[in-house]
Amino acid sequence: MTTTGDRAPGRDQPATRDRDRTRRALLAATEQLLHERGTGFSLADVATRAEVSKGGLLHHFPTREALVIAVVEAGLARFRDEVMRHVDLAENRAGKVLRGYVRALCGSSAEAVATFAPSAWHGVDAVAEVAALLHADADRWRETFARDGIAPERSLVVQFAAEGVAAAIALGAYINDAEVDLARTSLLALAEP
Amino acid sequence: MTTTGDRAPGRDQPATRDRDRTRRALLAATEQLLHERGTGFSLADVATRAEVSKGGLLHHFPTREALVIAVVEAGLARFRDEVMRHVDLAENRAGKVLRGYVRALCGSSAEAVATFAPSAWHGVDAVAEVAALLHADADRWRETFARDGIAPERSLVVQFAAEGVAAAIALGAYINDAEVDLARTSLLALAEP
DNA sequence: GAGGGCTAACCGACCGATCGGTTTGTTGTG
DNA sequence: CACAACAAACCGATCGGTCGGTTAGCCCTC
Repeated sequence: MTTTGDRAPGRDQPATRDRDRTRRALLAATEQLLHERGTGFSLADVATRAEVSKGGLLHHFPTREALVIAVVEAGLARFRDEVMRHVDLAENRAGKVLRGYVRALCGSSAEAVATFAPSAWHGVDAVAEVAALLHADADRWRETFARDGIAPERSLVVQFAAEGVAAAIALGAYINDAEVDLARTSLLALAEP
Repeated sequence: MTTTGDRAPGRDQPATRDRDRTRRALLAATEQLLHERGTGFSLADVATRAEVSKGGLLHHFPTREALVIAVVEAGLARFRDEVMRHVDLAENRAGKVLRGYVRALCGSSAEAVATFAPSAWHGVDAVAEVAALLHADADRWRETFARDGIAPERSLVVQFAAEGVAAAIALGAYINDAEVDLARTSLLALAEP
């Protein structure tokens, strides 16, 4: 292997050095391992899964902590987009965003939820800086819900419950499809003004 | 050091070898470290905090995994007792246990919640056997709530929301006292038949 | 009741593995 | 050529776990 002469540009071979592509591969690999093993993953495993050497990984993310932070930031942003995709702008009443939040977390398949729900990450908050990120993100959501006309006692309960459902889905086997549907329905009702 | 002649039996020195006492000290130390650092704690730290040598720790818990399992088992049992302490048997209607569950998680101080809520443990479910324990415990709670006359869609939402609130309390700063009160009140209302 | 023998609690040195991170070298690209 | 994108060897620290040995507590016997 590592023959330098394999100039077969077809298939999924990077063919050329691509900074963004490599970074994305590293982030994706980290996220997978985060789901599988929690914060206990190793840099060597991430590098292997991303088909990069450990040196290459450290070239892009100089520190384990930097890598985790980048993954969490990307995950939170992606989740925010996902929620907004589930907001129905045709609903001309309060609670649109909160209902989108519920739909994003209590709707799709297990893989989709695991992909989008940062709540499913085990123990990432052990890192101080990551905890601050999560805290700031939680504040942003509260403001968003409030601006959408939902009282805090409502949004608090609905948000926490939806996250719990998503975590249960992502962990697998804790909850079945029928139960998810029931929870989704009642949470959507709770998210009405 | 290690002078065999220090026969000063005063103070909190164990004075004699005591299996149960040592085991409890080890479990308590593990639980503290689990809260502070998640699953990343080391056996050496546990031993130090429990004032036992690492050899002594491994004598009682032959494996790191065995130690974690014991802590989780004890925590779940203790939490179950705590919930039952919050059940008001004078309530002659359905939902007594679920309301006790809410009171146990959304009532007391941060320390108390952190002490009793297994949901506050970061990443313990990364160990396969621990995940099974948590799963079995979740099933027990569902049965209990059902036998208490609460439909699954109700208990699911309330249980998840209460756990989310408790986790937020335990993590600190995510939620303030007024919000906890609001959540507690609305969850208690949701836990009525 | 004094002492001998056995068990279990406990200690502390140590081992191989693995970790995060550094350094040095190589290769492709503009 | 210069520089970014890697690779690979390597380093010190630390981890979970093992092992040989020590000692406290208890039972049995005389």
